[in-house]
Amino acid sequence: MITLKQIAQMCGVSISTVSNIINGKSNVSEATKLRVLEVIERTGYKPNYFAQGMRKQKTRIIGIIVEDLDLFSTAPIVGAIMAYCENQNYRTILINLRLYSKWQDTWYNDEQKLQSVLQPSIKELVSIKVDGIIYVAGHCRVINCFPDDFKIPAAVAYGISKSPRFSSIVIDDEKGGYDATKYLISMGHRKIGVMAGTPDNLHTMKRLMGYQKALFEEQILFNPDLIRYGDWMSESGFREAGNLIKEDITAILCLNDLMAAGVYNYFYEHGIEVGNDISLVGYDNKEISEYIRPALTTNEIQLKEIGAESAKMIMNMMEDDCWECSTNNVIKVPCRLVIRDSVKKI
Amino acid sequence: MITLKQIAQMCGVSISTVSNIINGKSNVSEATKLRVLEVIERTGYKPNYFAQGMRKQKTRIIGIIVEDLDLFSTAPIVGAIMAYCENQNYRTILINLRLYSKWQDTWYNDEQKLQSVLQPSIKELVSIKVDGIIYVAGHCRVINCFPDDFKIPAAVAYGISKSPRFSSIVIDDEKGGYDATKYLISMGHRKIGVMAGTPDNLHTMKRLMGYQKALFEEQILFNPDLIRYGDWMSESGFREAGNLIKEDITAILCLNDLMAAGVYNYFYEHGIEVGNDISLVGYDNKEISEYIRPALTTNEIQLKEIGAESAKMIMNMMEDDCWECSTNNVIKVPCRLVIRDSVKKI
DNA sequence: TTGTAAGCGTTATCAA
DNA sequence: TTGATAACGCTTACAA
Repeated sequence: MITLKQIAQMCGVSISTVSNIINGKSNVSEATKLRVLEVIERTGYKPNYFAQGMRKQKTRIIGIIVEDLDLFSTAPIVGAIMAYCENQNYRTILINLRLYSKWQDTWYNDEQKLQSVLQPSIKELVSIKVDGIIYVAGHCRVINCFPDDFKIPAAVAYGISKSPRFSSIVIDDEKGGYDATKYLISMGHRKIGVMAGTPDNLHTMKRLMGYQKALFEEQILFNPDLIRYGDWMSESGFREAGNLIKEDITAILCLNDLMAAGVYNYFYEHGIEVGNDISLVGYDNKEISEYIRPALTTNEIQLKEIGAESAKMIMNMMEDDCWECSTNNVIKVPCRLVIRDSVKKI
Repeated sequence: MITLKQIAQMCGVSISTVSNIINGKSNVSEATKLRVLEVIERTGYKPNYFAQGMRKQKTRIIGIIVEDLDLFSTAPIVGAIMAYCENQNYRTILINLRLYSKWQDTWYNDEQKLQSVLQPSIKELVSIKVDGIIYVAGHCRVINCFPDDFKIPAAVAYGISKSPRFSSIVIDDEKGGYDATKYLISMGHRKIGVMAGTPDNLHTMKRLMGYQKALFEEQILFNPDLIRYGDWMSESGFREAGNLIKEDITAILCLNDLMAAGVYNYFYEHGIEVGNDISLVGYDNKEISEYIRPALTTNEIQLKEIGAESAKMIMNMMEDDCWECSTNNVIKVPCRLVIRDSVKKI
């Protein structure tokens, strides 16, 4: 490992001169500058990261904590954060909590499990002296990530910070539910069932609010019998499809693509033709929505937008000397309805 | 930021005593140990990362360089590497080259583009003094990652290192092609077409070799007319399905699931029933293979295995003082045939 | 059992 | 324009 000192010796100058050259200070003669630069180039010298980080107060590093990298939503968000940071000449450090790998779904209501891995990770990022932290949740909910007196700019992507001092970047589920329902109504549907996710889930609740708002605007009475709850997995869609169809509906709003696929399977087995006998809209725009038949009209979650927005947010906080005084805000990234072949105009 | 010095002052002892306690040295009295530990706990002290890294020679950090985090294969591999490292009490640093985000497919044959981002990343990891580096490729090919005289233990996951000094962990494509073909033959098929990927691709070539080997073992003559080449995207499967079916085959081995989905679409539009009129096997076991109808029999790529194996490999190298003398090896992780409903026994 | 002091590779301050 | 030196927070050899 070549060091500043060695460069200085090779050039016959002092280490501070070399340091000044590297850091673009103007108090160096052109001649020595050229000479030193040549040696640096030739030796492939790179400043030692730890020494630099120790001496400077700012590291130009953004810490990213993800609940689980394997979740379908995480990698695109992280990719977008990294793209933004790279662009702004910031480095990133990724910490993968691996919540799902470790505990599957059992950590979900267990605040202690989460904190037991989250706190050491935050401490670690603090000890690295990162300039900002972005927490990337696996699904939307209120999360106690950062204490109220946390000193580092931070934000929560795809989740909502419990502490009001930190910003949250989420998808606009209410608008998503609203848009999808409006679309179905515009296609002539008035009796619209909902294949919902778990009842206490924020995605479920918000999307249902949007559904209800759209119905209200069109003077359609909300009927709770048309709502069925599942667990986001395709099996639950399959299971509830039969109950749903009994209600004399012409369309179903599925709150994710996987359950929509389950509904497809039920209808397929019962000789009901999706896109003809019944219309379906999904949510997520996962790859399967493009390949099941008929291709599923669905609401795309703009994960890259969420990542980019959260990175932008954290950069703003870091530039703002008074970020601690400003109020939190929840940024809502809209979803995008992708029209395919699963909805029939009636 | 609380420091060792402050802890020492609060306890009325010297910093070396505190340091010794933290690092589990035995030359400290129980009384002071308890007292100091209490203060450390109360203050939430964490050693400064940079200072520690600078002082010690080993950092217990593994660097992970990925070609693009957004590729479907990358996150599971990385997740498994991180799991293994966490288990061994190693940290990881992830560098995302974002090759696809930046250049889509144009970097593929452009060594210069790759090196222009790879070299600075490697330099960075060297300057961080990581103990080992794992390069995670986006698809299998020979890659010039690390120079022959590279001093740090390194390995290539999902790709093959050009330098013979570093190990490579890849999937066993030949066996995968062989197994799938054997399975089709066991189901009574003897005229088996292949929907291949790009011709010069290692995955394509190896899987075809396996296909050929299986045919040979069953005394079936290899017929090049039964091989069609695509570009891994579903459109190319759709395009070539018509040509393939003309050849009077009873089954098609698709070299990935996306092209299989394209083939499905063609047959669907032409009233040919997959799983009955024609049998299909895919490759990858992507989520879609479970949801297209009939569910696709396919070869699962064990990405987590690849990640775990590469982490294990690098740990072995790090423990081996003589890793530089040992010869390289290519570890082949087998694929796993997932039987579903797309193959009919005839 | 505890403390002193050197040193890791930088950057910043100040003097030459 | 250049260089000596202190400091960042830690570990470790050695002294007390």
